[in-house]
Amino acid sequence: MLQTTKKEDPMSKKERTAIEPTRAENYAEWYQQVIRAADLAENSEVRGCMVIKPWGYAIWENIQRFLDEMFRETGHRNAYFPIFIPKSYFEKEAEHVEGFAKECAVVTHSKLEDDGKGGLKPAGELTEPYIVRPTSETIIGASFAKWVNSYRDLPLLINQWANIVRWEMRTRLFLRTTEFLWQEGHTVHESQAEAMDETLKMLDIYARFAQDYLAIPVIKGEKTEGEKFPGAVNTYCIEAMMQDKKALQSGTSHFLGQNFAQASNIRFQNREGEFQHAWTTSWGVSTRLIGALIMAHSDDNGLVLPPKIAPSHIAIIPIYRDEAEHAAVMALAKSINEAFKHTEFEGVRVYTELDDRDLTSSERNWYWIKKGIPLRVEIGPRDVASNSVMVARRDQGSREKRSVAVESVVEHCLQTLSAMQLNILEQALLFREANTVKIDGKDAFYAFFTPKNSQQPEIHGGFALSHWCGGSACEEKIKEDLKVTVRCIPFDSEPEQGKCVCCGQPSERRVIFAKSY
RNA sequence: CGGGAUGUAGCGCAGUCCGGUUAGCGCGCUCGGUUCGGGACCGAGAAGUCGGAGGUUCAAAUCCUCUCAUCCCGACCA
Repeated sequence: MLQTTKKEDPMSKKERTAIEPTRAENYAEWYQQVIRAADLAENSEVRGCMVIKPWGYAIWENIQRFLDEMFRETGHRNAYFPIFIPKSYFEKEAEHVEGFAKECAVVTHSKLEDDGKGGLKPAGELTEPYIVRPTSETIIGASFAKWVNSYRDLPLLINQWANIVRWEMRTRLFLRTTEFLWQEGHTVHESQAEAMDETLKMLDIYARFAQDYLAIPVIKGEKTEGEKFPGAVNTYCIEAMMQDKKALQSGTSHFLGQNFAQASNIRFQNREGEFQHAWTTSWGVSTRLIGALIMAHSDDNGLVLPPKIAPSHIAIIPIYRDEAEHAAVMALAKSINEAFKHTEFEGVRVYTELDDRDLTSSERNWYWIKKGIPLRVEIGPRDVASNSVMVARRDQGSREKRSVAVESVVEHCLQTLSAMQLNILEQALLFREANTVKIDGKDAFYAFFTPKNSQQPEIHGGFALSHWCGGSACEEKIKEDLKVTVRCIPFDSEPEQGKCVCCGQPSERRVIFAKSY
């Protein structure tokens, strides 16, 4: 009889990972598995829509809380507008219609009737169909037109937290779903300059939020004509690099000029007593940020969360064999758990999870590793004896643990949380820098973005800083050949003479090319 | 909407080509016990309209027709 041994060929031996496949093996599948393992969300019965589960929703609530505070500080106030937009409102801005028409859910009836076959059929057809908002410029514009009469009413700074619907063909949890949650700011200004200032100020806030809270370094820049928001004059964005070296647009801010003011008739009497159209802006971030968070930091053992955005910070895991040990260990675990009450780091309140479930200690450990909790505090009989505990950080190897004396455990953990926040940002920044290269010449450019194995493309490419003539023909050509687009024209790019990487025509500056989500 | 594939227990799958016991397996779940400092083990158990409707047949997860849904690849996107 054949004896099969557990011993593997030492060459192929590798540490077991909590997530399979690994990032290197199949990044797209890894992403799905991280979400499942961390229990963030799941696909619902409704096509293209997700159910956001408590651990995932708590992340969104933290995003909301911190951003909302920043909006308030800059003078914005929250309001709420209808989810339904009359079709006629929507039609007012031509480019806007063109951009969104293909992905709108339309409400045409107001009730259901017995269809005579044991089912129901829509009845009470509406005289005018409603569109479920894909964005709210037009419906908010209708209100703004009434609210704004004088330069004294300006600036008008409004934000709305809402759900929106965009009927997408292909969906991925958090990155692109039919319904998603977001925040949309809408502001009205007296002058072009003031509206532009506002547009850029909010982009700054997004960039700061991404770096300081999500620990995701972002590049601020302007979208090309082809990539901008339908109806906007200029669209600005923050772009982040994911671990598969693709770009993820993580937030946008639009200078709308007077386009929507004209469409919605937002007029005011200026200081000279003349009527003029106002200048408007809009800006938003969405639950997509959670997708960014996952793909920027997580590893082959599951989610990694920057402490400031984590729903909970410390898992306390008692380890014991019998009742006597259980009692002793739990006494210490509870007192430590208690000691964290009302503590904070970086202005963020600390939450703990005392996990006393009837599972093996390693099972409980891995549970929290996969959920991305920043710190794990293990407390066993040996710790009770030595009046210390073992502390493990999620941003380090799963076996790396450190013994910490009980009296200093709170201080140690709080300091470590702060340190982790910076370390995670630093790691993401190093990754992006290592994968951002200046590329000149068409051959080098094409080589950079072409996988070595076309059957099963490996993780390749990155951000290419290359010259572009500014022509949409070149942009299209590159998109067609390589699925690579101009992610943005970065603000910090220095003017520099060069040749377009596609057509060789003179170019004034480098832009960021990348594959994107 | 075009091209490809798949629907069998909570999840992942085998069985379908070539119809024939009571539809299996792994994980998970429940109960009991031994365990517990890196994903434990033993024993027992529960759980399935085989996506749906119709047909062929003595007999259908298996063959035929229709239908619904999902996934992947394209066109679109925060």
